Amino acid sequence: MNQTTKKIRTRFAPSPTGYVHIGNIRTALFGYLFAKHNNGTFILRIEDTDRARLVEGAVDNLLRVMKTLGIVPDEGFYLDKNDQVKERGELGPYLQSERLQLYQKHVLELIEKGRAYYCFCSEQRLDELRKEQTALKKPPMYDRHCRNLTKEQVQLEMEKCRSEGRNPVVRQAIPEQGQTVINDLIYGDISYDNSLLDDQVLLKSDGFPTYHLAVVVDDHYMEISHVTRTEEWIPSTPKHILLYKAFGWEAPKFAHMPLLLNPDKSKLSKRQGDVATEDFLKKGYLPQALINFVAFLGWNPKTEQEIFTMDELIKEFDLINVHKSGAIFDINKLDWINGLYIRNMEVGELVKDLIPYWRQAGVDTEKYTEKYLESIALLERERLKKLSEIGDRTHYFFARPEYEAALLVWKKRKSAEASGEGGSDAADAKTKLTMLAGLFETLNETRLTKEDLEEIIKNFIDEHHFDNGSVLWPLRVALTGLEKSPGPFEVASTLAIGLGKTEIIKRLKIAVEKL
RNA sequence: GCUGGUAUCGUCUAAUGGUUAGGACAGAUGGUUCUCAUCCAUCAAAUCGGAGUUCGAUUCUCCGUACCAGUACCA
Repeated sequence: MNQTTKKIRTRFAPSPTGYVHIGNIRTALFGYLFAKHNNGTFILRIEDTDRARLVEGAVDNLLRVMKTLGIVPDEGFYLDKNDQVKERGELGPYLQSERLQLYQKHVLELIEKGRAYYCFCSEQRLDELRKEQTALKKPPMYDRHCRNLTKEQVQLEMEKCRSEGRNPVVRQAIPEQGQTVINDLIYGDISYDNSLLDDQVLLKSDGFPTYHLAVVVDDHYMEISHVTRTEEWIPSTPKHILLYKAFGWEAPKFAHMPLLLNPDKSKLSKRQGDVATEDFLKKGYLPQALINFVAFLGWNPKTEQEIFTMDELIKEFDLINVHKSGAIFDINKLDWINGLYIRNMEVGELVKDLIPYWRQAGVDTEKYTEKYLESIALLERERLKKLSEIGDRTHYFFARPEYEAALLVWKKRKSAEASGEGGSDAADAKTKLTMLAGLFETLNETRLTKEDLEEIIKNFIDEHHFDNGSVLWPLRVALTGLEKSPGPFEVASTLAIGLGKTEIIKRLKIAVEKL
């Protein structure tokens, strides 16, 4: 019966001003999920109308991040197999700076219809006006000084303006009376008195449109069915609706989404922590974990399931379940989800992802076998919250640690404990390590497997009626240089992984010497 | 200031005109363990305030309050 319903088309329309804000990714994701859920089209349009804020390489970076995260546009810009920026779709160009004539044409149309007008006011006048108004505690608004100029006056001002080397701007002529209502899919009906709306600049003096004009023209011609964007745009939506009316176009549906917030509940910003998506990726947050986490900020499937693949999200996502109130970006929960995803990774895959981080930590991964790296990864897998932690956690497998300071700290602490409640002191540790070194000397290199070592050490402890801790702790410190948690794990595994008999004995001897 | 929006554990959230207001993260405790982590179990933790409607309100209405956003030739 719903054959006539229009195809769902959503867009993500960022400005190429540098890094990719994680809030933008959430916005993009919701638009993407909504489109995909409805077999619709997701479009990427670049809004580069602010020449002053353009950043070289921003589009490239954006597309790379999106591709990594699996948010791939059907139309507009995307990255091809070779990571080259490409554009596709029938309704382009999808770069606003290439659509200037279209905007200018439409501005002229509005002027003709009396829904827009030239404004010749200087920035100084505007500044002073604003100052006066705020001093009087009035809402700062353009006073419509140029709104009712006659044709002749416009002509005159135009000449004057040009002779000074300036260009006028074009402002939207907001109706003086009436109300404009937004029927928002998430927030419901919101109405604004037209008298409170500012005569917004539509075309800047540099000939570029402002967001307000460009977004309306583009969304119309790109046949956007649902405008998905954040809450901060609600106040300008009535102006957009008025523009649609002025053009005689049908407005799309609006779905505003709640903001992502700092811990202090202000709009999520760089000042208060990480917001750049590429930084999260660099730190070793997995794309799918990031997506999963961000999907739950402002949306909920209303079941108790919390872990979703992208496909599952597409299946479950609905604008109806999007909230109205902002969500604080809680890094703790991200860490948990990321850890969970890491734990669920297959080792080979994990090693592949880990290699860049090992390299970053100065490990020449080429020198080691896949198997060696895998056994190390396996040992730390359930402890990792971020991939970037791997270097610090496993450095002693690749080089003998500089751990003399650690040994001393440990020695001091042990002595203190010993004087307290009869624990074993450093001298005791020294004895045991010496014994162990002797024991390892007798071992056949081929017996250095985890299982065998576990048995050997266990037998050693039982034979001498030692405490586990009084043997295993010194052993761990001696081998890894990690004198307390957070740190090592099964000592036997550490030994077995491949330090080799010679290196093990060497480290034990160093420890004995220093204790 | 003006306009608009929002309000459930510290955080993300579920539910309901009658419930012990549920789950997850974080926190605490216990178990497992040579430490950490994992895993399991347990505990603690919330309906912003006031009126009204109602037999009954956290839920509906109104009024407050707090917070947030917008208020550019930025998006």
